Amino acid sequence: MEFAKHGYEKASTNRIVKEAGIGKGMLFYYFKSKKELYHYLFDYCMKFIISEYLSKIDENERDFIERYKQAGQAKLKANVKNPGVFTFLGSFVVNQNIDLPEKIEKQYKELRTLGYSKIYNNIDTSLFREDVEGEKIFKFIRWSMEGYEKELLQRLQGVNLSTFDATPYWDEFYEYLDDLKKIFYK
Amino acid sequence: MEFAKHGYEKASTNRIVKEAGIGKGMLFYYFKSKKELYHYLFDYCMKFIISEYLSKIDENERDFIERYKQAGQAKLKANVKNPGVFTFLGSFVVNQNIDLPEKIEKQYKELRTLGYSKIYNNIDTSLFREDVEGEKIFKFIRWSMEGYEKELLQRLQGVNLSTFDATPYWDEFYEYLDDLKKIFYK
Amino acid sequence: MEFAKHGYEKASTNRIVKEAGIGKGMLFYYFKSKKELYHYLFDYCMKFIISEYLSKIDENERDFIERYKQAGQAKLKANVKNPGVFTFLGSFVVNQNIDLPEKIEKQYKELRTLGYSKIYNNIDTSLFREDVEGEKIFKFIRWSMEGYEKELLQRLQGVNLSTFDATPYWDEFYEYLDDLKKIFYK
Amino acid sequence: MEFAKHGYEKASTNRIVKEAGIGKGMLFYYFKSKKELYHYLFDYCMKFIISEYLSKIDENERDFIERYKQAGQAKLKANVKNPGVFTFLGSFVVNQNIDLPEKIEKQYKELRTLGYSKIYNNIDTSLFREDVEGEKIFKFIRWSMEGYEKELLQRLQGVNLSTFDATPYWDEFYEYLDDLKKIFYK
DNA sequence: CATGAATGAGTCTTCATTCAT
DNA sequence: AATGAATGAAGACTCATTCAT
Repeated sequence: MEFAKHGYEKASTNRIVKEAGIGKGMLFYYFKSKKELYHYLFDYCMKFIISEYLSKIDENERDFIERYKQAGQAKLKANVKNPGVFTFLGSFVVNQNIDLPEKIEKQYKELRTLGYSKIYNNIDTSLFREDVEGEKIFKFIRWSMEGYEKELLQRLQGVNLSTFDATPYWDEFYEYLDDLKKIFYK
Repeated sequence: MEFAKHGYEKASTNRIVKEAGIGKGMLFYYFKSKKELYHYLFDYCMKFIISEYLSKIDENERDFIERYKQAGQAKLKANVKNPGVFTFLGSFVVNQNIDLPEKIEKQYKELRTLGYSKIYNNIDTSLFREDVEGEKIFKFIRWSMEGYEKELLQRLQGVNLSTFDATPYWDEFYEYLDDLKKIFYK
Repeated sequence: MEFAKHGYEKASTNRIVKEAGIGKGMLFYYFKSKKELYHYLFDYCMKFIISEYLSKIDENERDFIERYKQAGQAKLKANVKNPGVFTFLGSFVVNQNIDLPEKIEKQYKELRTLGYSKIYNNIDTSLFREDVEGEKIFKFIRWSMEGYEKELLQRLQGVNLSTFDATPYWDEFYEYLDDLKKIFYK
Repeated sequence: MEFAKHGYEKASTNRIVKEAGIGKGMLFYYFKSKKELYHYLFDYCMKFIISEYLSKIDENERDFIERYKQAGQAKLKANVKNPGVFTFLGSFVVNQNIDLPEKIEKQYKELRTLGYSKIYNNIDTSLFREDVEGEKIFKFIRWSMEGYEKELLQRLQGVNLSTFDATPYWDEFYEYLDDLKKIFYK
């Protein structure tokens, strides 16, 4: 998608319109401005992430790492279903200069809160080792998994995901999870 | 600085020039093009990072976390001395579409290599716990520290660094390091 | 027209646009660059000259001066129909630094060749006096006519051609032609 | 010289200054503006042409073609002594948009008048054939010689004039003059 | 006299946005 | 609803001219 690829500023309405196969006027008939289109997409992506990713995470799973495993699987499925959504929302962190309207800004914060709660709520911290503060163990695990995720994305850059056997990557992922258990659990 | 804030494309020479308090022509008198200015800054930042950050890291310290502690301290000092340098180079990861000339591209790769070796070379892995692969322990520690660093930056956003008592933050940092030792060392 | 008046470099898109009564963007909507506009005009003028001038010259007329007479009449009509075309193409000789694309460069050479052949092909040189080389007589006649043409243009500078009785000028032209016959023919 | 090569508009003071080996300020110390430099050069060239070219033409020579022969020789010598002068003044015809100050404009007209008189004054028209108006014969001869000159210049383009044997070209020139005599004289 | 860093109006070009059709 | 021609503000860049040194 144009915004994710080029960022907000460099995304050209011309290219957007051509890619979408519609006339230029149509874009502004529906959206009134480039910014509004951006807002619309932002909104759409947030809704998609909630329905296709966050709501799939089972809060009854009280084991933190198992929960993260679920989350990873759900994320991947969502990404396959609509690639670009995560990239788009991720690119927002960079294009911070864009001023979202109050409403969407609020939704975004709610999304982040929801994401956090989906990951952290109702976790059985009694599984964690006791010589380190639980709060910190949360963070270490999260940072480790985020680090792994980022590294993986870099390794996969340029790979055609449609003709691609993900199994070995999942195996690796599970290995990392096991190690994390070994390290941070009792 | 303009580039770090807005990325390459949106950085406007008009704004740069106004912020720098110079006439419009001057920029092009010295740099001939916006791209050349970018390259110059890139080069400058790399040199700054080598001399003010990487070269301060003592490779004789064989304890990985102690080394990282050193690195953290050096990084902070460099950042106070010239804030924006790390932000600028960091922003490059995002603006990847900019084509650096061969020479600078090469220097950048060397910088990354140097950074890695400064952190990983001559580490005494015998200190690590043995039930997890050493390579992974490296990664977990690194991801954790990077995660902490990023979180800290977000917390400090908008704080005036010149009139600012960093001591409590250092204490917190050291606490994290102690925990990491507890977790990943024998 | 702007290019003919000011040459390529000084022709300002601002002026072009204002004179044409269109918005600034429109120029680049159609032509993408100033150079492309120049090429387009160049191409257009060449085609115009071929269809409105050169193709009107009857190569079956074997009398050199009669042929030139025809050419002069055709040229004038073309000039009235679209003044500026000859001026524009003429100005190119001066603005030689402009790099035409291969294709147009080739067409231009073909135009010159065609022009020459339209004037010189199938001429009955047996009409020429014999004490001077035929090749030179060609040249003398051509230079004379070109000189006359140029002088005439200078005399007519600033005259409104639409409300203008050309008859006396034609008479003068024919007189010159008669003299040339007297001089260069047997 | 810069102006002759690039025309007035494209002649860059930077290039002028570099070529002249002086600092940029010096140009404006002496001339106050680019235009004034142009005017100075214009004036200088006119004076040069008068002293090195026109004043060499002997008005006592009453044979028109012989006079032109003299003129040609003088022109060449002047051109060798200071190449570029004729080119510069010639280029003015093209850059007509430059507004010369009254004074220089007047001088230029005087120069043209002087040139004409040097060529046409005190000519023995009784040498001309009588079946064509003398005035026209003047013109035909002039146009022919101008045409020849221009053609020659084109043929010599890019030739290094310092290591160059002009003799054959003079021979050719004289041949043309002989033919002109044959044609236009009794 | 001499320099060249500094200026800012002007140049070509792009692009979000509007509007007649 | 739908199109794409038209607009003009803004962007990168140039260059004659000025001025502190």
